[in-house]
Amino acid sequence: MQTLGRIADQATRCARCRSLSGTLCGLSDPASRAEIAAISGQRFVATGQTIIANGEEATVVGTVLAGVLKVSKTLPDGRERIVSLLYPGDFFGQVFNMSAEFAIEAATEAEICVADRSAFEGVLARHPVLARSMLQITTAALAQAREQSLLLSCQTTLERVATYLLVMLERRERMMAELKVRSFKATAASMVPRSDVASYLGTTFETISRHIHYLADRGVIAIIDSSHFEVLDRDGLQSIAGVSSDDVRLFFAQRPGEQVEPKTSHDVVTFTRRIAE
Amino acid sequence: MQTLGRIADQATRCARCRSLSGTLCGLSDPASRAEIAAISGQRFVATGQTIIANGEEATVVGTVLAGVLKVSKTLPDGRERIVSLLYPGDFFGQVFNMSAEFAIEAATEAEICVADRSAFEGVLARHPVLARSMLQITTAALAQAREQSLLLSCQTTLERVATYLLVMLERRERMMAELKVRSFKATAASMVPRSDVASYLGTTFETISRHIHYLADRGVIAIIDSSHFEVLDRDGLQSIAGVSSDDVRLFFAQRPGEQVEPKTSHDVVTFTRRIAE
DNA sequence: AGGCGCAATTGACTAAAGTCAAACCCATGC
DNA sequence: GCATGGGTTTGACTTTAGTCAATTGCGCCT
Repeated sequence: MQTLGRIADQATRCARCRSLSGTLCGLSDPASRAEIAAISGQRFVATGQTIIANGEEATVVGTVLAGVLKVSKTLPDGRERIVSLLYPGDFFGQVFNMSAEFAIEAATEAEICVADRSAFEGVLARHPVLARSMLQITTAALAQAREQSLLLSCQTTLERVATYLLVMLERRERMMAELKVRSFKATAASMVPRSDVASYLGTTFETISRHIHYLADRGVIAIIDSSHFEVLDRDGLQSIAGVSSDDVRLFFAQRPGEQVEPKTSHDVVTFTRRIAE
Repeated sequence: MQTLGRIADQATRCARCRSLSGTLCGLSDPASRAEIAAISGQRFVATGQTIIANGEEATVVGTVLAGVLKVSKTLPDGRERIVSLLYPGDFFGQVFNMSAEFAIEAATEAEICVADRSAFEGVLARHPVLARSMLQITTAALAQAREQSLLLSCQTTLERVATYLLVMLERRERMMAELKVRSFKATAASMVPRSDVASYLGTTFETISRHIHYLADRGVIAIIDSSHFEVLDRDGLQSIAGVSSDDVRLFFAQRPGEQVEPKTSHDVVTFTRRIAE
């Protein structure tokens, strides 16, 4: 691990962070941003390196700048289970909650921006707008975690693999759009090894492998290499995933601001009215 | 369903709510509590009644006073999946997030305290301490949702059933402790029907039934009736669950600050009344 | 008391995915 | 060139739990 000078690259780092949509810094006002910058620093972490250990006091919070982090718990029998994967722009760590129930470690080489938790809590207390953004981010993470529960509890492993590929495809497309790149191929890239995908999807790497090859055999995807796939038949993939595109979008919902417009419910309206009287 | 007058029972309602440790009102300061009370009202909801519909605009937030609510999503194929169960003291609804990705409905007869979401957001903006409490509650809910993911992704259905019984046992014990009742029997009560338990545990009601009877055959539990079980061998149940007691405790961790966690269930409300008179 | 209806139980069968094990690919280093 | 080793693929087998279906039990209603 290597810690870069804080002052030197602060401007670049923060500019980069803001360029990622939905980050805490991107959502906050200049005043709190400056305060956050003052207490945070950039770090490079190697694959497998632990950022926050399970069960120990979580002293840091931060944002992923590049690479992938995994939120996991190692079970008594030694198996590790990944409950969430964090990509650039994602916030990590907990505020107002000392002990870390889940470990956070680098699934790939990664670049992160970290701050001392208690210092960050101080900033949070002084800036209500920032607190609001944190609440939005946490609420979105909760919705995503619940979506993950749903995926695990009622989709077959084939459906999970299809969903994962769709999510990876959308991720890349968003990134391309952000970089103003016109991409010709619908490519889904899995940045993490099969074993991590398996752990995240609640299955085994053999099953992942089988299902990916099944999808390739059916002509829905083409395997470029073991971690890159071209989506040949997006509709087919979606129907196999068995989820609406809305649900796929939910996996990105931790970006507050871009939300699906809701319909209005009759009984909820009357419900509110009755209470207001 | 029956709506009570707001002013008349406000004091009683709020006192009761504060008596449940870990509620938003219990965690907040008197000033914000008064403002919340001014915009909120108590409601009785019948089993199966929808409080927030999936995909529609969520206009309300609230706290469970009695009974059980379920946070669920109905899949395109018609199956419903429960991602979370909410017990007395639990907060429900989302702030700063218009559309409800999950429906909230009553799993049993329930009593809730609700407020208009936007009005509540106003209070939240004016009271930083309240915002902090909301953040704590949401963070804890996130940890719980992740724990649920873990349960679904790496435990067998037998282990899940055992875990569920342990959680129900602890819930009842905490409740008993709160009510200063000396209980002699280690009883786990499932307030919701088998089908809801199955949906929550990501399995089918037949499997739940089989595993409960397997545990009874092994002498680990005794079946009192279809929703009440006496835990005869707690250690055995724990080793079958394959989780440490710490992990069971995590299911209650949504109560920041409070170590003791008071989940009053619906049948216990009547029970309390019986004791009081 | 009789009968209706829902929830829960039990059984037989099937499909899905986990396990174990072997083979393979491909990069790296000697 | 060839061996080494991690990640991946493929195969054979086993276990688990889901499905379908029949049955029981229990509360409720007239």
